[in-house]
Amino acid sequence: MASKIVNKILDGATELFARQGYFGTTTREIALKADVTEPSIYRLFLTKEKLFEHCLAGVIERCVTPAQFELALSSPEAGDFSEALLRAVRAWYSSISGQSARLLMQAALSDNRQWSEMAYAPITAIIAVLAKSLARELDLPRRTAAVAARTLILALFHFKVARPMLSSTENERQSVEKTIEQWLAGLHRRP
Amino acid sequence: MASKIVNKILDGATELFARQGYFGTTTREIALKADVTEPSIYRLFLTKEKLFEHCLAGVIERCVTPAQFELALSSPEAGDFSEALLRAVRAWYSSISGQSARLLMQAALSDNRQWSEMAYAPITAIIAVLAKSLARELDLPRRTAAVAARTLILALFHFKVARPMLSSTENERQSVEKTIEQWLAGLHRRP
Amino acid sequence: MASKIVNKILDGATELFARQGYFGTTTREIALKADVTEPSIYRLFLTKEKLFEHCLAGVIERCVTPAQFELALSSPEAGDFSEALLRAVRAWYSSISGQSARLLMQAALSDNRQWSEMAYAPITAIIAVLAKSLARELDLPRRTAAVAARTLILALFHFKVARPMLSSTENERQSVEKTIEQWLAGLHRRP
Amino acid sequence: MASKIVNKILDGATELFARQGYFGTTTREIALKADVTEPSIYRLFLTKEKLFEHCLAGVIERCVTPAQFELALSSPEAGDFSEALLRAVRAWYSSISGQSARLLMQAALSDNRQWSEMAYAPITAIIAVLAKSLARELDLPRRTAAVAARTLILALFHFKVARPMLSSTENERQSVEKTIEQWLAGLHRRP
DNA sequence: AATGAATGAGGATTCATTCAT
DNA sequence: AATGAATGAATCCTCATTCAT
Repeated sequence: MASKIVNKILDGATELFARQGYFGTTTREIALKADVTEPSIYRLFLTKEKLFEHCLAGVIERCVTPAQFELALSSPEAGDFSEALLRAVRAWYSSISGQSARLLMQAALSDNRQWSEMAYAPITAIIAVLAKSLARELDLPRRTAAVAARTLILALFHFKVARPMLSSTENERQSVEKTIEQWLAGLHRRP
Repeated sequence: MASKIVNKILDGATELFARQGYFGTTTREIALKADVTEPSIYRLFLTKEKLFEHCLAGVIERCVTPAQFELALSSPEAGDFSEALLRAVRAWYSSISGQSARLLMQAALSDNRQWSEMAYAPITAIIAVLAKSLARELDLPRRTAAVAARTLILALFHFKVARPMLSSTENERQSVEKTIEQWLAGLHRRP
Repeated sequence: MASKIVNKILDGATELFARQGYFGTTTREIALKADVTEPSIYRLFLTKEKLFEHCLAGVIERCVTPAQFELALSSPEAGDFSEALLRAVRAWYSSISGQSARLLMQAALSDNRQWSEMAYAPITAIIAVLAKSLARELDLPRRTAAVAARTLILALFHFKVARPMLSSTENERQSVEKTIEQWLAGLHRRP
Repeated sequence: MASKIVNKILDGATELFARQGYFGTTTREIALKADVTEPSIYRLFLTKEKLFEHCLAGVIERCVTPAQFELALSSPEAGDFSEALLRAVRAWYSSISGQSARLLMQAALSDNRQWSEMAYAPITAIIAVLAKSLARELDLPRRTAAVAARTLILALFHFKVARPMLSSTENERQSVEKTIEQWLAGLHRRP
């Protein structure tokens, strides 16, 4: 019941924060968009800062977690590592909406160290898990695997953030598939 | 000259906008940091928005341009394309300071379409030039080249933006070199 | 009974109003301190203003009344007027707690004429009774008695209010005794 | 020039703070009364709290200082100590306007320890100086002098604060004169 | 009788911007 | 060219009070 209004606020705030950033969004706007009064926001979230943190946490929660990612990579049924990898990366990528990516990026860019760390944590964790798997399964040197993992994840993440600017006509799904496959091919053909 | 004070303002504003974003920075802060008065800012830049745009333009101006990038790629002296490519990408990457990257990203993330486009323009242009070269020199299909170019440039750009969060101990230069080389190797070994 | 909660509220509110004043105290604070909800306060007291008035009335009620004071002064058993006087003033003084004095003073200082009058009424009444007795028993001119009475009562009352500031080490009881005795001695030696 | 507006604000704020207390007075009211805008207040005083402190300091500054009081008490020309004493106390008393006394009292009653101390400091200092002089000139025991000094000063101060309530018809000057004289007479007739 | 949720009005404070000199 | 003073409009947030249950 009460969570009805909590969610209205979180949804509205997340959208506005993602689009306009923390300082570019006023509590008044949030109240209007969520169709509640400002004091209600403060009763439930105490502070604009804390509201932002709730939005951020919500976005992070919705992403595929490093644990899930690892599980998908090491799924026993997947005889072929490439297959598992493709599936895992696809799943991770599609767990992040454009709005989520923007909010993560707003937090990452903010002057607030804590927010920046919160926003990057899931990404660095995914990179780390991917690197470990690559090293193990493809027998790559640690460093090589780390660089490869980072290249893919950063490219994909930034593509998510920037898509509306980078490719208005392109089909996102295909682009991403191609990116992953091509990156994978490069790896496999390493000596 | 008057340009002395103009530059003081631009430098201070760029630093603050890059760190705190447009809305997170006040004209008062800028005046203090640049050691000028607020009306001076308004006399010279008319508006906070216009000041931001000047900062953004300044940052973009300092990047390696698509034209320069293209020239470096097709430099006749470079018998080996890989060599030219490495040099070109390296030059582009190092023409962007961490601060510049942050400001570009702030603009890219802003709700202001114009700023977003201004910020992404040089990146998309570099991607396009790189894609064209790849297609031509390595005889790759258009689409393949485009994806490959985008992967590299986005990964590197985001690495620049996020480096302080992603790798506090790592050596930036080496990381970037490895990223480029590895990506290049993958391409070369394509059938 | 309901009076349990009424008293909790009155006690908490009195303490807070005495310490922080009417405007410096919020109904939320009062509810927290009394461990009740705000609507309970409103159900029982209707208004923050009325609650303050109840606190004020409670404090006044606890003071020695002018009637009691008069009775003590004219007690037949006291052959010696000085004795009766000392006892009466002592009793009056010690019937006022530090908190009560502060609340009276807050009300007296408030912009609300009614509160101011309520707060000063018991003090002016005590002064009047004392003056009358002095005039009668010591055969002093009316005016002289009035001035003397006022001097003592105001000095003692303000000492009560200000004691934490004026004398952190001193013993309150002794100070007060000395004040009364000395004042009394001055009066007796009048021509 | 600039001090014109500073004074307008200080005057208006002092009046309002004296009448309504710190929390009972809004910055908006002050701005209206002083006929300035709220931001002007903040430019000149930074904070409502600091503005109050300025008002308080101004009021204290206008009082006869302990040093001046001491000087008046020990004036060589005054062969008669009683004369000097009368003059000194009169001067001190009349240096405090009703408004000043109210503001001092508001500060003294506030929950803010610093303000309370600021407000009481000049009064305790006057008491101390008076006590010392009494002890010296009338050869009274230290303690006796202290109590006597405190009685007079507190009674007079509170009379100043409370006058509008205590004696609407009475003539203030005469009342005060009588209070001082009577108190002095009591002292002189001590053994 | 009691409470969690809600709210209109207003609190102090700051902002981008402009004026007067 | 340069600046101190000024301001309307907003900012985040809180308050006394009421409603629905």
